[in-house]
Amino acid sequence: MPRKDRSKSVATVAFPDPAWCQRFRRRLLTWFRGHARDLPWRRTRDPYAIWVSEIMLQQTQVATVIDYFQRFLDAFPTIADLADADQQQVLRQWEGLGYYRRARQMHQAAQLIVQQHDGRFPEDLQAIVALPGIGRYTAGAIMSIAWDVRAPILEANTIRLFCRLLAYREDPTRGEGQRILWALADHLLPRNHCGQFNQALMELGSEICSPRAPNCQQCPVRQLCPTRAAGLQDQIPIPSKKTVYEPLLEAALVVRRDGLVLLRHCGPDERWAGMWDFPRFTVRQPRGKAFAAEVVQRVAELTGQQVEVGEHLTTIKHGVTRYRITLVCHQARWIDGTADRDDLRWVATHQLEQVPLNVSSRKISRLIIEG
DNA sequence: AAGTCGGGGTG
DNA sequence: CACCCAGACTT
Repeated sequence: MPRKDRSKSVATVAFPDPAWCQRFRRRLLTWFRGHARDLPWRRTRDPYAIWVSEIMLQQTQVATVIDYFQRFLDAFPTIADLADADQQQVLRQWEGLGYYRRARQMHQAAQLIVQQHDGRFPEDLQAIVALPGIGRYTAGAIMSIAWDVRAPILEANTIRLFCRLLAYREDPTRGEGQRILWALADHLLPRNHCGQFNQALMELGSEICSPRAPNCQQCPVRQLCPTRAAGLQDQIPIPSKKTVYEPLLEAALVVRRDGLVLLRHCGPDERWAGMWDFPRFTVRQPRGKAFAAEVVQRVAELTGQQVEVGEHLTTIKHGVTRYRITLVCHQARWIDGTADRDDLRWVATHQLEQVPLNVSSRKISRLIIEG
């Protein structure tokens, strides 16, 4: 149990004393040497590669990122390559990852680094945080992992881990909780091996101190954990408030003609800006004749074109983005020829990979082929 | 402080 | 289906 040490505490929460911290660091680092997963971004100290991995890993799970990381570095091996690339090329490497603003901001940041830092990733904290898409966590991660700078981090895994190490029963996502946990991150961080230590914290949170049913038997710091001692693993951390979403029903049309598929370019102020999407709109009915009639009318309103709507085929996603969206994909055949709009384009099926889509190419090709 | 981005994985 | 994920940014 952490003893009270008021001089090193924030607000009313007692931080662990020096002896506790020493044991914690030693056990964590020893455990990490034997249990660290072999992840691609752990095989390099190149700040650019680590930067790429950290941006991709923002709100995205490790298993999802691995393939994207390799392909992205193959496509853009250096900061200069990324800066020189066309934005559509960058988005194409990102398609299916989500949070596409990350890709646009990293592209922009690469150009800033070329212009302002001679193409070398800046080593100064102020300069790093000034780059678009890099906040306090990402800056700390890059600096500690690439150069072993003593910079703390706080993210999903370590928030949960720290809540349990402090038996913290307030909402850790609120301002007070964030202030306390950032202070703890700094309090625990040793002078040396900061990159290993920060990664070990995340690894422990991810692999052992999981949200539900943490594997305390395998935990290297189980004797140091007040939450385990009290048996409160399923109550700490408490769930944070969640946004309530409006239900919204959208239809996406797979409109085909002579081996071509109709796509629409999303404008700068709408969802999936800069990406290509199937013609899509909100509907009231999820299926049936009423749905078909509604689709025909909506297409006519939006494009001035007439389509025939067949039977519904596939549900490609349920529950996306800021609204709850039930997405129903229908087959249609264009009657009046190519639309007279520059945001609509017929694309050959085998050329789909040349434009960035808002879902992964794998899912699209499956949809087209099966359709 | 709350809302926005968002596809994919997990139980 | 509900919940979660190596967060940052805008309002």
